[in-house]
Amino acid sequence: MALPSGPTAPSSTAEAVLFELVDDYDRAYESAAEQLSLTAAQACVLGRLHERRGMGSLAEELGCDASNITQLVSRLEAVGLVTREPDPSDRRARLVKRTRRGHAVNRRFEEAFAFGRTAVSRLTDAEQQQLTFLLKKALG
Amino acid sequence: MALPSGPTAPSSTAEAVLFELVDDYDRAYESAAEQLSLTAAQACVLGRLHERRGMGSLAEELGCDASNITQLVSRLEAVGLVTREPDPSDRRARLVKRTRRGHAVNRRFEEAFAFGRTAVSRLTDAEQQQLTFLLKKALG
DNA sequence: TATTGTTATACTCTATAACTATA
DNA sequence: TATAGTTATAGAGTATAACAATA
Repeated sequence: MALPSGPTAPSSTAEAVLFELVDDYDRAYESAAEQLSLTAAQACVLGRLHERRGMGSLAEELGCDASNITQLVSRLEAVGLVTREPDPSDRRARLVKRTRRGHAVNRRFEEAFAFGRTAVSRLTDAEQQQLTFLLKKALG
Repeated sequence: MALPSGPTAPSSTAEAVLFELVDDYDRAYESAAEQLSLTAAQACVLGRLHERRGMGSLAEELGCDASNITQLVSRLEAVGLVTREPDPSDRRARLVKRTRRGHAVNRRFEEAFAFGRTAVSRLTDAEQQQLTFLLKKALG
């Protein structure tokens, strides 16, 4: 199930279109990950490794438990997409970073996950600015 | 991890705001379900039972395997939120429907999941119409 | 023979609790 | 004593394959 789907909403309100957007977005994310033999969670972690960083920092950003990150990073390491190295400044800590293949796979994932790009590209520049404004306001 | 998160996007573009929206939406959905001791998938199934319907129909709508629906419905049945009854017109099939408690819990879920309502309510009527137009266009 | 749904199985995500090593 | 990360474990989502009952 690619969902979280929302409650059954009337078909043409802003709320309903919002739901459709989220649903499509989530499915596209899952699908792009699958094309690269990744799960959504793995693609997500890989995408956050722009620079070398600690496990705790990842857990905090992703809002999940540290033990979860341990497992996800272990899987990514097992398939050669990331490495863990000791943190010279704190011997308890470990720094995760992408391997060369990890970089390549992440790049291909970003290409495959075209949902946001494609959606935005259907709008004119002025419309994109409007949309940004409206969504920011809606998010409070 | 409440995510699917998107690739690291520039901070203020339409694409970035889109990502933020999806992320917030998904987390809010998860959180609302949790308040009712449901998982997101369970809340999702429960929400699709406006009327009595077959397992296969659910699987198709949710885009997942039938065996998955079997398990989810079994859990909901085990906690008394849905029942399965034989389909009089096809003895292979079974019809799922909410119990009274299932209705009540679903109603409380929809109240708890205020994300879409709240977001839309921050916009004027004209802005809501604009947003609907822009999102529909962006979705193609 | 095809279809509806279930069961068995396996993999992944996720959290909690207990643990190790270090600060 | 507190913190970074791991391990063990358990519950849940998900799919595949094999199966039963019915069409």
